[in-house]
Amino acid sequence: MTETSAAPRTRAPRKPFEVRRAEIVRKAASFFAQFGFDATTRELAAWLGTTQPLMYRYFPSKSALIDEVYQTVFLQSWDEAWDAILSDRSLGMAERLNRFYNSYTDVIMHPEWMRIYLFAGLKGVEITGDYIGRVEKRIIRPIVVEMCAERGVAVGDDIPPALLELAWSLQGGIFYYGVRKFVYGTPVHEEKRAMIASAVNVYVTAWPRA
Amino acid sequence: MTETSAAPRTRAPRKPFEVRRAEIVRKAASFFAQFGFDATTRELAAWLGTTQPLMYRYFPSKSALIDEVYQTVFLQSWDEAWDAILSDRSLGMAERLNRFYNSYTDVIMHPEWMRIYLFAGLKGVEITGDYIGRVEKRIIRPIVVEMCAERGVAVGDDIPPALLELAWSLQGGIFYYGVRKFVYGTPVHEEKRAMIASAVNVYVTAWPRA
DNA sequence: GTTAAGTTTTATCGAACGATAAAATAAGAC
DNA sequence: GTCTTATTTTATCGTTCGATAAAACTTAAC
Repeated sequence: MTETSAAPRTRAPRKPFEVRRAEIVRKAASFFAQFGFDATTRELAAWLGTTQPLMYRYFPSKSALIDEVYQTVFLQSWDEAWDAILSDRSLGMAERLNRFYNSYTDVIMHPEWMRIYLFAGLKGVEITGDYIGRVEKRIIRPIVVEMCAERGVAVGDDIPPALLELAWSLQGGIFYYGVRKFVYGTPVHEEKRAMIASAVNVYVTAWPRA
Repeated sequence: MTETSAAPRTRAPRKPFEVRRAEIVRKAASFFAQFGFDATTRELAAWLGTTQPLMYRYFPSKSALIDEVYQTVFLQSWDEAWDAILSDRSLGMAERLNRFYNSYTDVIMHPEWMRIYLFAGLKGVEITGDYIGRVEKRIIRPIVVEMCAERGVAVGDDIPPALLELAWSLQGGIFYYGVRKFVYGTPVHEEKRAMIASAVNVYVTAWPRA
């Protein structure tokens, strides 16, 4: 990513404000995912095919742009259908978990999403804590509640912590597959779908009877 | 971490070469774990209680120091006893897995280790791939081999990929507990020991019969 | 107490960074 | 075709970064 080679700048095509702005956010997400949030605005401009000061007409600062990237990555990529899948009692839990995790990982298991998630977490960005909170509320807790319902286990308002952690460990086992593949770039031994089926099967098979 | 406030520098106590050098590496590990590897050498010096150019008498460059940090974190914190725990056939696999993961997580589940592991992974540092390779060779594969042995499943040189991924998902489930706690700073619902017992129990209970 | 050797600090360099101002250019209105 | 307005580029500022050189200091040997 050197700026040398006497860049044969061709003027960037003129675009309406909102179009250019959206384009910057979208491409910046992919750029920061690759190079981290400490990559320079000049490198970003080269990536966009524009010049560095152009960015400052659309965002007051680099960190304002980064915040916008977080918003699109974490908030706009949440599928509202997931709640319905998890609580669809016409299907067994194994089937529901398979459907959900296949859909969920289709969204998050890309280098862009995973790397930004970890970059943001390490930077202590507030939104990541919010994201985990939402995962617990809308994925982990529903999974536990529905498992209890299917197995006829009465559960009040306070879900047993051990069952929450067990659901988290299913989530974590699946998530770490993506970390190995997309963050560390190490080979994995199964396709995503098969890995999910296996992990879900173990979870529902061994789920504690009492 | 501002350098202002007219630092009332008291001269750093004089120390032998190797002592100072080791101290820099040790404290730098904790410093970079907190602030990331893009934190400045001036901030590091303040953290050490010394001055910035001092570092360059012990390491030729910032990245040379960082490499040394990687070495200590990833290579020197590997307990050779782990192999023995996993393959001690006088104990059942549940017991072995509990003992191993309690010992293993005692080493890695600290903010310092976990954050450096993720920082390095995102930076594409070579050593992290090596580390995952070693985990697979000396933890994941032995777990699968020993599980097969205990259940009387014949297994040749080529271990079924599905069983490797299943062991990885146990590892990942446990690892992600640490990520939530030490990277994202979100509350967890069980103590480490109980979480491990639970995850191991699910793994050995549901482990495929064929 | 002088000297010699090694450690720490002060001062500073050139490069690269985020950000700003002003000039150049493109596109639609009439 | 000219004018107006918004977009893009060139040029540049002040700061901060990694790194270096030289001065100041500390410690131990004799």
